Amino acid sequence: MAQGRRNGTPAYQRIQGAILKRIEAGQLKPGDAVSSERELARIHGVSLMTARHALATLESEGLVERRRGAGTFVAPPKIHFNKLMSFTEQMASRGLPACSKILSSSILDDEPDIAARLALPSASRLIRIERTRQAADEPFALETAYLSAEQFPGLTRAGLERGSLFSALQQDYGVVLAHADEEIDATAADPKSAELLNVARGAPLLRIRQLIFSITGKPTIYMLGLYRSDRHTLLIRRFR
Amino acid sequence: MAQGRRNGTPAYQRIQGAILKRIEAGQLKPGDAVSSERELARIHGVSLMTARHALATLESEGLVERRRGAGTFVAPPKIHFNKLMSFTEQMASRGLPACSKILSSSILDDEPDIAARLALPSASRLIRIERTRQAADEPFALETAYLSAEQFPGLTRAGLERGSLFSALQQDYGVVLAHADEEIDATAADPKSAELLNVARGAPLLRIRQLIFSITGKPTIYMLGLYRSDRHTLLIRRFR
DNA sequence: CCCGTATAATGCTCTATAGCACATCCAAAC
DNA sequence: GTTTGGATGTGCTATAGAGCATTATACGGG
Repeated sequence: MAQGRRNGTPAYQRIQGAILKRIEAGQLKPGDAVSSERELARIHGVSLMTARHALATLESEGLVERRRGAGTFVAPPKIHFNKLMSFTEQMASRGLPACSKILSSSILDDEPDIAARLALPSASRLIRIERTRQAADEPFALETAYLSAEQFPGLTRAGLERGSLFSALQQDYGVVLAHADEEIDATAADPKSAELLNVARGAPLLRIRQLIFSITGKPTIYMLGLYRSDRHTLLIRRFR
Repeated sequence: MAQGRRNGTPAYQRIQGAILKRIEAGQLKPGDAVSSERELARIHGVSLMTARHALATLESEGLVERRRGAGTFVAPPKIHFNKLMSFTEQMASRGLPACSKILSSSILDDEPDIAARLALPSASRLIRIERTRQAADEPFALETAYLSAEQFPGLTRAGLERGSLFSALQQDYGVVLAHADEEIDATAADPKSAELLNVARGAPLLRIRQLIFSITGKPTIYMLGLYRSDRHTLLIRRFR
């Protein structure tokens, strides 16, 4: 009858909220038993199917595990593989300070290949930002990002000094990034890269070319990254 | 009442099967409308909730899309990114013949590092299979696989000549693979690899070290791959 | 001390029904 | 010609039950 919407949200979502709150508060730890279907139904005054729906969708989201005959248990925290993260976020997740240096930021108008990848007309004006990424004093990566100058007017060095490119796009332009397609291969260090990364010329580097899309499906950033293979490995998880 | 199990399988699964059959037969194409909840309930003689359950779980698997007020539609075929595929499967998905050559297959008993990755005692006997992967006459990859000799007795060259390692494990030993964790970096070709891959010594190669797990969560294969960067790029999709 | 068995608890499948929210389309009004 | 209503169909939330299948546990016998 759906009269269970006391505050506009469906009953099953309220039940999920109550469980999530207990998990976030630390009252429920991974492996702990969550109330059973019948118990939840009684506590929240809903029918069995409703309580069941709350638990079933929580399970499909990977937050709890259900074992027939045994009960429902808080799932161990998932390690997020293959997650699109900014450099700042990556470092933060490892407890390291993000340290990078902007080498140059300029506007180009004759990069038809890159414009094409961003689904822009050939002669579009593009912002190019070159940065080095550092860990323990030594640079280990060289990243060059390309964005539409038209879409992000005034995106300057100043806006990036104080934070990540990702958060600048979101806060200043309301663009939320959703996913990225990456091409990964190996290449040899050219003289300029070798010097910036402090390796020998011809040293093997991991090259990652990524096209980052916003939630609207629009290609937004094209990023070329060169990584010192002795300081960086990419971790990926694949599923069958 | 669960008396719907005419052949042991739940009613909602039979309904799903009927829909999937029509999709596979080409009678239903992406974008086509699937029967509605009420229609399915009537056709299959089940209650609305049961028909609904069939569609809801199909949706969670990404096979159909549901739009309130509009209906249920066959989802466009998903491009499978980050999918664990055997070499044979990868080639097949691009319409190319899989071509590879076994260089050696031997049994080792002193590879403690690799044994450890496979969660085996240090001195465990290991099968090592070295293969080259070819495309258009020229080798572009060198793959070395390690497996437990105890778990896969009799896994010999003969069993691999006629098919992929993945399918041999599944058919002959009942081991189903589920996911893989990969470490990816760049390295320089050593003399032996350079000769086998027909590149210059010191040429940059993409190195992928993957640990492949079975559905039971047991690490089953450790695979070291070296790929010519001029012939191979790895494609990855990441999500936020 | 170990092992089978009974029992209770839990999740799973399913019925039959109700009203709500949203999308689509067609006909009538402007 | 365009807009506005309504009818219809769809998915979504929810109820109040029933029996089945599987698991854990406690208890008794060996």
